[in-house]
Amino acid sequence: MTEVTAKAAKTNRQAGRTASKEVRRRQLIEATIESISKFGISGTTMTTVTGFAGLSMGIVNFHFKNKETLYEETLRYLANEHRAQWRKAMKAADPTPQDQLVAIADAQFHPSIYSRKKLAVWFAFYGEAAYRASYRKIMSEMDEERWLTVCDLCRQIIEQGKYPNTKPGDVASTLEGLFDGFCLNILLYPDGFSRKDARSRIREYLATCFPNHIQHPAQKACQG
Amino acid sequence: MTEVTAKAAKTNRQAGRTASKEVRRRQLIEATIESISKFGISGTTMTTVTGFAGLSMGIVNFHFKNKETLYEETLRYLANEHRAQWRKAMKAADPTPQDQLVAIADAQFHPSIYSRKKLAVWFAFYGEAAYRASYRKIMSEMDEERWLTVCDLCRQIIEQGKYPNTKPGDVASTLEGLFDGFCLNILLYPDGFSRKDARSRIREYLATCFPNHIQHPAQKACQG
Amino acid sequence: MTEVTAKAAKTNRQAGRTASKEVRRRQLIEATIESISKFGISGTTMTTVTGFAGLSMGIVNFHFKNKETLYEETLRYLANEHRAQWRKAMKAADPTPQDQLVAIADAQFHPSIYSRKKLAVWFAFYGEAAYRASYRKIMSEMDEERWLTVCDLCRQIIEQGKYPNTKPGDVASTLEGLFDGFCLNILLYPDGFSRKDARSRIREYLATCFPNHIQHPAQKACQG
Amino acid sequence: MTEVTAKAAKTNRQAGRTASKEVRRRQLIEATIESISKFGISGTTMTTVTGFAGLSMGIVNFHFKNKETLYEETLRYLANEHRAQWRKAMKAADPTPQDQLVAIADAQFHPSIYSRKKLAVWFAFYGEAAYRASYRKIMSEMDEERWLTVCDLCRQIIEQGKYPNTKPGDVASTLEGLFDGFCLNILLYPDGFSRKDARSRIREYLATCFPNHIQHPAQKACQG
DNA sequence: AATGAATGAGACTTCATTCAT
DNA sequence: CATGAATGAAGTCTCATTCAT
Repeated sequence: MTEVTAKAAKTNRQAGRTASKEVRRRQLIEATIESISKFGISGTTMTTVTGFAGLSMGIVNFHFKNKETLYEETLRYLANEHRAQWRKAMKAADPTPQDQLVAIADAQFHPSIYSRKKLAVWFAFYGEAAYRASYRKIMSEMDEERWLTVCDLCRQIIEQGKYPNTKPGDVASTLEGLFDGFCLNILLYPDGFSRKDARSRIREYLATCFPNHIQHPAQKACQG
Repeated sequence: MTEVTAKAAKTNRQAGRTASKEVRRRQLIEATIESISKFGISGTTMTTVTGFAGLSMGIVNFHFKNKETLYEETLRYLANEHRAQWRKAMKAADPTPQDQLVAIADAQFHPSIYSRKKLAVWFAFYGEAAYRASYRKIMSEMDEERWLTVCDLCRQIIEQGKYPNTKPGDVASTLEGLFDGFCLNILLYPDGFSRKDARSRIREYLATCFPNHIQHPAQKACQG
Repeated sequence: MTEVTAKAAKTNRQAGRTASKEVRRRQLIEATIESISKFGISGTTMTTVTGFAGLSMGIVNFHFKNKETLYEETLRYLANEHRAQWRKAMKAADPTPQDQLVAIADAQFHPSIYSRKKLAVWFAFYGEAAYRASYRKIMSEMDEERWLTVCDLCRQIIEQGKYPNTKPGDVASTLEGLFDGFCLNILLYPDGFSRKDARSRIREYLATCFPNHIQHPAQKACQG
Repeated sequence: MTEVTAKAAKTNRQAGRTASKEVRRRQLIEATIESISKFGISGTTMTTVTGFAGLSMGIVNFHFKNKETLYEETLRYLANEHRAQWRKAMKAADPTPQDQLVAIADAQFHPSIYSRKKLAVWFAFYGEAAYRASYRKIMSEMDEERWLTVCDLCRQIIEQGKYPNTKPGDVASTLEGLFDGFCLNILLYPDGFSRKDARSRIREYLATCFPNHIQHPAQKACQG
């Protein structure tokens, strides 16, 4: 830690004493992410967090009520960042439901929000979520919005095409499962399962569900 | 905890001083599962564990080198139990690859191994796995065996039927993702996503992949 | 201990929160000496040490890596103090080798460094030294320097006088033995063997070795 | 310890269940010496002791009131062994006071009682003696008897020869100091100071005190 | 605002002693 | 007599939080 702290200090100290309240909070939240990804929740202390932030121990209790609050804010920060990412991707895509659906799916594995570092933090929080309602609440808000959006896009596709046996909610649920499940596999087996694999498997799944709208990635490659 | 301890004591004390070494170890491992599911890893202490076991504090270090070892043995216990479950289900099923595949998939959500209690423990361990190689090793041994088995069954189905564009490894990876992802959803949203939902979604997925071999659950219901 | 703590607290608390790091370390080292002399090494705990220092339990691990390090620093503190004492005595004495030799010998039993309290601590450390290399290293550095100094003084005396059969190293070794052995006797039999006895016996030994340079204490007394 | 235990077990287990009470006590005392010499007093536990003895944990409390008593008996055992050794050496020597004095002095460093192993144990006990009266009592009984014997022999030599300025008690005290001090040096600096050195230095001292009775070791070597 | 020494509760672990077998 | 699992007090060490500066 000492070396890490020293390095971080040099980088962050420039913020100096004049940093605004909001900047400090963000600085501490990012240091928390850094620390949890390196040492896990059980190895993260006020010292490791402030070490990464290049600040002194006592400062956390000035900007956050306590450690628990810092964690909740960190989770909220990650959730907001995640939501912003797929919303942005959706807006940037063609306005057809199939393109927007693929855009959302791809966004789940965008490096800027799902680096291995952040994945570790997400699963650290999932590990605590079972018995911490405040975490579940933050997660569910994010998940629900995405589920509803995906549901709506599926509904549009189903209405357009001829998929009488396909229910929007079922596809959306399977997609949710794949998003989370693939993240875990990326985290656990970085050499065996990659972000690219995840995207391909999901595109395949969507192509099988909606063959008239979404191309199978292999065939697409052949044509391209 | 005191109340918990008192209750557990009454139940477990009968084991008395005569329990064999193996029985004690198992008793402590099951108490660890109990404790992690209730308080999480960060809230689990030697006191909560021995409290659930109805034994005295010092006993853990007599049967396990230290807390870390107790955790590893607990994870191994869960992994073995899980493996035994799907192997048993596979053997009990018809010897066709499609039936065995469905049996394995269903077994992933069998209540005896994936109660909400145990799910919480699994994700507690996933949360620490990112920076603890010993956990990853135990998990990967289990996962790899399942993946290879699923791969082989998919290969058999593909050879029999006419699925020229389907690769066994891709289906197996998607299934792995669904197994884990649905577990997380069951854990986080017990009221929104059930074990039954998970099984249905997976059966649907398999029916879409191998329409000549595996029936869509909805159609099946219509027929039945 | 509680009474001890209470008393010490009143005395030491004045240091308050403002004491410098170096002052705190010294305060803790002196409390360690106090505690070892009273309760021995096996009876000394973080609680007894901080009790004597009038500080709270957690502070030791803030200023020292761990208990073992605190002990090493304590031994080093004693060794430095001891070395400073005989060096000072040597400088204060007449610059003849015989006077310097006697000054060093007398300094070994100077009350400020070899109080019964400190003797107890020294022998506590000797007791552990057999299987703790770090202690032996600290002790040997101190002993070797003294041995070399004594050797050199003996050599000068031997060259001046006519002691053809006397080797400097032999006298120095015997003196080392007497220094340590008399200390043990003072420690074990405070009523039977005193600091004054030790000095007399050593002066006698030196007088027998170097009769032309150093007077026998009894004769000296007669003349005086 | 496990290896040690295993080895010791093979050797000692032959004593079996039929060993007499006295044999068991001795077996445990010797295991205590073994353990203290290897791990020090602070590293010696009931487990290490019974491990070296090849017996089970619970047995110590059957043969000794508690650990403290075991230690006292161990010290007494060493003291008796030591006393027996120099008494035997004295009886075996020529009946002249000078030969008996030399015999006693040599016996102090006899390998059978002052192996490095036992020295470590002696100093472990010295380290605790300062605040444990029961240890001091056992030690003082042994020391006093030796001091009185040495005193008496010195008195005889002084009466025979012409050493008007030499007092028996002074020589005896110096010898006591040398015995203990050299032991410490052998313990701390096994490569720098040997048993042979100790004997030579003491013989030199005696030769300087009683030149008409005891020969200087160097001169003796020349003649021989 | 910020610092970081200090606090003290509580975690893990050790180990002398007990006791059912 | 002997065993060794079990107990639980006590030890070392950690760390969230406080507070004088």
